[in-house]
Amino acid sequence: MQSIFHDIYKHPLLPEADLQSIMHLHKQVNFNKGDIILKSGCIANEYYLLETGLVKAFVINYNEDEITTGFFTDGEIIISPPSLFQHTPSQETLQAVTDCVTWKIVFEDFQQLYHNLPGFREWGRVWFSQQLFSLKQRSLDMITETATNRYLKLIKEKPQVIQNVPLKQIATYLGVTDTSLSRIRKDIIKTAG
Amino acid sequence: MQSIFHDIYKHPLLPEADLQSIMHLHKQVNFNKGDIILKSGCIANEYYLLETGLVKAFVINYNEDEITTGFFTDGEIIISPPSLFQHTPSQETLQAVTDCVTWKIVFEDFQQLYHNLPGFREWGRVWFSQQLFSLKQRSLDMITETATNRYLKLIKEKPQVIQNVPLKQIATYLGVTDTSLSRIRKDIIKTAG
DNA sequence: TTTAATTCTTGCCAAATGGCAAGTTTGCTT
DNA sequence: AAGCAAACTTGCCATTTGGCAAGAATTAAA
Repeated sequence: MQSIFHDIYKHPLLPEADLQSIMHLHKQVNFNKGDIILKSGCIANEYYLLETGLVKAFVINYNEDEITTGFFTDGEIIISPPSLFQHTPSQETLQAVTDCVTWKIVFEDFQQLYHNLPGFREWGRVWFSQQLFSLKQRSLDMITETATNRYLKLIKEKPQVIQNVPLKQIATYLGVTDTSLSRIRKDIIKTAG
Repeated sequence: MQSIFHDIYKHPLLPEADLQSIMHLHKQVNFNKGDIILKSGCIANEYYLLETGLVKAFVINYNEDEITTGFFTDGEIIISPPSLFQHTPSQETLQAVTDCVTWKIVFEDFQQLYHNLPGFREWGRVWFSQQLFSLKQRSLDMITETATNRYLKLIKEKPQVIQNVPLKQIATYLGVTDTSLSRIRKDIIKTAG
């Protein structure tokens, strides 16, 4: 059986028996398009494995504008690590872009696993490292890649985003205006086919 | 006694006794200005607490240009988490900008602490969360803040950098050319003083 | 101290992006 | 199906940033 749990909690030191314990602490939770999963200012007490659907993260700047800060696609964990692990108000809001099927685990249960299963905390550390790598890569891309390349990369890595998220919100994620992104899109079509 | 260890390994669940164990697994290592601490392509097997000094991280792009990806200042941990925790070749090179006094701990010893001291792994998780927060903030700044503001922020947060790092390397970190940063600097002087 | 190399500044012009507003398309609601 | 609102495109022009190259300033070396 290949499940979302096997996909996400994948680590050489996590035996199948442990995986069963882990699975049993997750409860299915479904979200509808537009639902707020974590509100800015609130303190997270859980995270969610995203089985199907698309979720966005955003912040509101001083000018009341919404700035998209990330996307979660299926097979990823919907979470605000600083809020959950430092018990601080979340900076970001997490919102379902489409209907979502997720599996929720609360902090207390996570904590049990973390301290009781060595393989689980090994997995956790790898997960954190991967997150850091991705974020570092994103910062680097903001510096070294053109807006066009960043858009192409997003298409490649998360095509669901282009299908489901308004251009304006994609634009803030890429760091350009919606006007520019519209032109970028046009140029790509002209160039590539 | 207020030491670098107390500063860095600060967590409510880390008693003084544990801190002593932790301290004993660190060995002092000094670097000279220009020394390579971790070379791109190599796999890290340790990290370093930076007591005094300044370290930079950089990558080389397709065009042989050096792109600065980060700075480590005193009280921070010099590390490439993906390389150390996933045993993969480092993307970044870490290099001493000034002479440095550091305290080194190797992976094997870290591993002992991580699995034997619950407070230590609690600390580790918080550390990771903070790193993620900082990096997320940096990505956001790249989008929402002007180059001028990013420069002012760097002055405020890590003034040592401005004193010790060539303008060109600061420029790649901020995502502008050295020409532009030079002009930004001029405007700041004109405006503020 | 003199030379040489690096670092930094500046002028000129090109290229990229932004801001605004009008117009078009799309999709939803009644 | 008609009307409406949201999403997207496009033209015009201003602003920002980049690229190049020359020159000034600083630093290090001989």
